[in-house]
Amino acid sequence: MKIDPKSKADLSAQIAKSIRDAIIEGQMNVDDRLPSEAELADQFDVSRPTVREALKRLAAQNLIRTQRGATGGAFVRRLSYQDAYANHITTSTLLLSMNAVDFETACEARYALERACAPLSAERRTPDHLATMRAEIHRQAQPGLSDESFCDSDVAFHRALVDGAGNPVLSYQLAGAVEAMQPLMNMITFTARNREVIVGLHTCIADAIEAGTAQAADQALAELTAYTLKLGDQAMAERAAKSG
Amino acid sequence: MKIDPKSKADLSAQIAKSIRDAIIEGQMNVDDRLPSEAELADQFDVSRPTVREALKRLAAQNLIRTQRGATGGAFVRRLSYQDAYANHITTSTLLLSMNAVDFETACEARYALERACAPLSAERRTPDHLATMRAEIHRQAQPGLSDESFCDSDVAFHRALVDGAGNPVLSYQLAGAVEAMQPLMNMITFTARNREVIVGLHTCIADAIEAGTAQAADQALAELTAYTLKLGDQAMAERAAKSG
DNA sequence: GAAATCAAAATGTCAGACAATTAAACTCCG
DNA sequence: CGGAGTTTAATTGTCTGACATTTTGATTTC
Repeated sequence: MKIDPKSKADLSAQIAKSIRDAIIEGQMNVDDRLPSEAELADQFDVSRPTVREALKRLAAQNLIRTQRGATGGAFVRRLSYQDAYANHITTSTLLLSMNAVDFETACEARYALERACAPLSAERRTPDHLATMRAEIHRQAQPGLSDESFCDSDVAFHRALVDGAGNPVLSYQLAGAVEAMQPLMNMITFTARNREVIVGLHTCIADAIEAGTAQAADQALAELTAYTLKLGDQAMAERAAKSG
Repeated sequence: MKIDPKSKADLSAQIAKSIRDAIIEGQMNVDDRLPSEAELADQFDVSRPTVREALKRLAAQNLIRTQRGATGGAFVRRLSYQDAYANHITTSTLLLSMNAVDFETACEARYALERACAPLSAERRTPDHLATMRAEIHRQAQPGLSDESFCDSDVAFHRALVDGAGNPVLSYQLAGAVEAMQPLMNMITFTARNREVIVGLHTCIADAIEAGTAQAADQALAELTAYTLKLGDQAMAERAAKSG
């Protein structure tokens, strides 16, 4: 592992990249120990603080973990789905909020991806997934539920639907789209009538998933897409009216 | 912004989290300047190196950029799609390689997501997207193309298909699934016969996208899924035979 | 032989210094 | 008065050296 002396980028960034590449390309395996900070400083011919900055960069990406003590050091970390989820959701949320992705685009993406999962979920969902979906529908029908709790439940419902496909890669990809949209969904005020419609469609979806009829699920999801878009438009219009 | 004196986590991690939260919750906006390292050190009552480690963590997540000089400092960065893509792809690739996601799961996820895009792409693709797809098909048919180049072209083709949907959120989500699978695809040896079939299906897809017939595209993608799975199985079997 | 102690290795943190970079303020001359 | 060059100040980037803390393993002692 060497760094380019001509590059004018930060040394810590170069060192981090060098180590990161070594990990990604499989030169280092999970739980392998990196050389100590002092040794790395020697190897790269920099000071220990610089090495430390590089290691903190890697730690921020969940690529390594550090451990103090005699047998301590920095170890290559097994990237967990949980870490990756969290990271993905944070990034997706920031992307949506910072780049002003409009509601329509986010909504379209979310439901397009969900519809991709539905047929698989109809085929493979476990009773657990189904029970979660039913429980969330029941929760959504409770009167007096706050808009925020309703959104939370909505996320949980759709998450169960996606997880039902039994494909962790799909679940991972979808988590970003579904959860990142929550802040946008939170801007919508759900009237009793709105909730009734949504609960109805959720019930249709759950029924279809239970019966294994993919096409019915797809149909209900399409309707839900259209309805959500309509609600979003209304919310945006109200916002514009207030601020204008 | 304050940190918990009782927490036994690294100070730099706590400080990074504190600043990150401030950014995510909108207390700081794009291009806002953070206090200087010296000021942050004062505020959090730590030394400058510790603050620097915290800032490097944030820089690793593309949340800030730093600039030297008189009017320099750390600034909240607008997260670009490009950065997010790169990050997403790295994470997805690591997840697949570290967690031993099997070929079948990755493949299923990829094509499920692509099929979600196809109808939108059939409706909205620009001539540019179509031209890219045709060009990549042409490249794939060249004799003497290396397996790696064939895979690259495959990625480019599918990327054009996805981008044709004109939804950056979808493109972002899909980039992870499509590109992260490349290392797995690279393990497959593509015979001339294999390539012929794939080019044929790609042509079907491009034709369908051009004609705006979503169902035909979906059909071709389904066939491509099955065929890719078959090739993957063969490659795995060969591997097992060799190593066993 | 077991418990207590000590030494060693590693990360975590600090203080102070200097280098490099950049923009603004200032000076000087035409 | 104006512009070009110079100085200055602010800020990040890096280094050196030190000490604190944590953990393990060896050593000592009873």
